[in-house]
Amino acid sequence: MISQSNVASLIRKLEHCTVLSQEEKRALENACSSFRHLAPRTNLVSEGDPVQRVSIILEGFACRYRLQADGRRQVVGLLLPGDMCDICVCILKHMDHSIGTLSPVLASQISREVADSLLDHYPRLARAFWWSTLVEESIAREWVVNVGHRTAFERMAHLFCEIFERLHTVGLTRGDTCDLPLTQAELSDALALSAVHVNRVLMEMRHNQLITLRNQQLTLHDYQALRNIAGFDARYLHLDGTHGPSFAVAQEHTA
Amino acid sequence: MISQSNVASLIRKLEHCTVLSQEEKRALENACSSFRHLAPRTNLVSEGDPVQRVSIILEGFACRYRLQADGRRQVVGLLLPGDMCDICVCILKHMDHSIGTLSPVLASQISREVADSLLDHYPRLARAFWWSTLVEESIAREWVVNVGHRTAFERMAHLFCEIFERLHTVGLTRGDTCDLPLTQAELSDALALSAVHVNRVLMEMRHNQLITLRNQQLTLHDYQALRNIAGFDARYLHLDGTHGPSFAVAQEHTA
DNA sequence: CGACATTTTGATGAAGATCAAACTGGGTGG
DNA sequence: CCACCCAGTTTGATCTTCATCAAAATGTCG
Repeated sequence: MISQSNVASLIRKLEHCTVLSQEEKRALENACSSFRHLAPRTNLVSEGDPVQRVSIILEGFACRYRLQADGRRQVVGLLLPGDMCDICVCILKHMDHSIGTLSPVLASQISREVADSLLDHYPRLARAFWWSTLVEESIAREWVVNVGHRTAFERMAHLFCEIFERLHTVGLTRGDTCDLPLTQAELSDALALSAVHVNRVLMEMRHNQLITLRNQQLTLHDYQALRNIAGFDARYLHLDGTHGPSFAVAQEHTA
Repeated sequence: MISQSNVASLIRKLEHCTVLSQEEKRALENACSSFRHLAPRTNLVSEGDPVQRVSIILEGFACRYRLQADGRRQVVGLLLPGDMCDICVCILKHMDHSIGTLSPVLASQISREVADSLLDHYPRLARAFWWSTLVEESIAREWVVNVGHRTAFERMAHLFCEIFERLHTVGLTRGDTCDLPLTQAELSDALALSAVHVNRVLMEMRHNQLITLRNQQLTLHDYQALRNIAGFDARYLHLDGTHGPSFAVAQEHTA
């Protein structure tokens, strides 16, 4: 049996779309009762696979990525606790990208049948799931902007803001710090930069007292400054409904 | 009254997901009976707007874009005939990007109520609509790869392949040529390049006898070569079901 | 024709890639 | 417990791609 806390991030995230009843939450917990542990750097799904089930990240970091002909890879999105992997299952015939873990990951596995019945019985859940795919789409677009129009420094600042904000949403930040279990090479795949350059930018950020990144812990010493540099506008994350995290954090800092 | 041909691209596109009955097609045509003409470079929707209706592009080119603080804009997706603008309507509270026309556009307008009833009465249509949003998401991810990991030349080749392929899908290519009503400046917004550099790459492509682009007509003289250069793999467009256009075009060329 | 947008060309500069090598630290096996 | 190894990080030097600035050429439309 899985403890309630593991599904907590998922519920917490979905409630940014709509409030869920006790019954809906229980249904979610039941659906997530089957799960598996994955080592870092293993594939959850591979490009081209016909997909059979929905996975939900309960703990750890994963990413969506596409491999290039030359062997380089582009990470096209991060998956954090509470994020769903392949809702497309029901509709698309094959995966257009791979999903791999970055850190150790705990992921629930929902079979297609269970997923279908969940959506049929709880329209509000269906709506919340759809909402989460739309948010992901919005994030993908923001990544186009990020990679296309921002300097390395801005780009990295933006990624850090996004990660922090998203983790804050599901209650996984402590003060101004959060997990960041990525190597610099992995960061470079996500930012479309060389690993060497990622290193240099990191050094500069540290030198400017903007962040510390050590033992896979990222702390943002001046979130406001970072957001200004990045041109980070959290609206693309569509967290309108409830307590805006960036606001809350901004407050913490002024306090 | 609008002629059937205007909705043809939409139907043709959706049928890449699932076959539609006569009744479903008629319902679509009815829903699209209200429409408007838009001049080039006018906004269909603006970032931040609360959206009230779904629009469908029947003729012409439009794009999704985000404006940067410095005034530059990043086009984050193209909208071609048959594409829908704001299905997110029902779920998200505001638009996270703007939609603007590039050429003169004919767009249908479907009110929220009509859209809702359409989705309620015709589950297969609902499924096809969802499919089309997932394809858009896949395209957005491909754009991240494009802007992140490809050289200017490859990037432009890739965009041309995508446009040609998508237009082919809805029957809007003639042999190896199609419309491309974008200025070089607009291309540069989509490719995250400077307008000057777009010009130089275009010149080079012409010099290599790969394309002609004149009077807003693009013709691909060697589609296969272009695809190789771009590393273009049409699978991300999810056109599996039916007649694969790239295949058909490849055939034309060998003939 | 004349105003204006767009395309084309040239010259220079900057951001970041690439190559190479040294350094760090944790883990393993002898 | 030490020597070693390996993955990851850091630093330096050089080279490429593309941005930027500026100006000329071309085209379009009233």
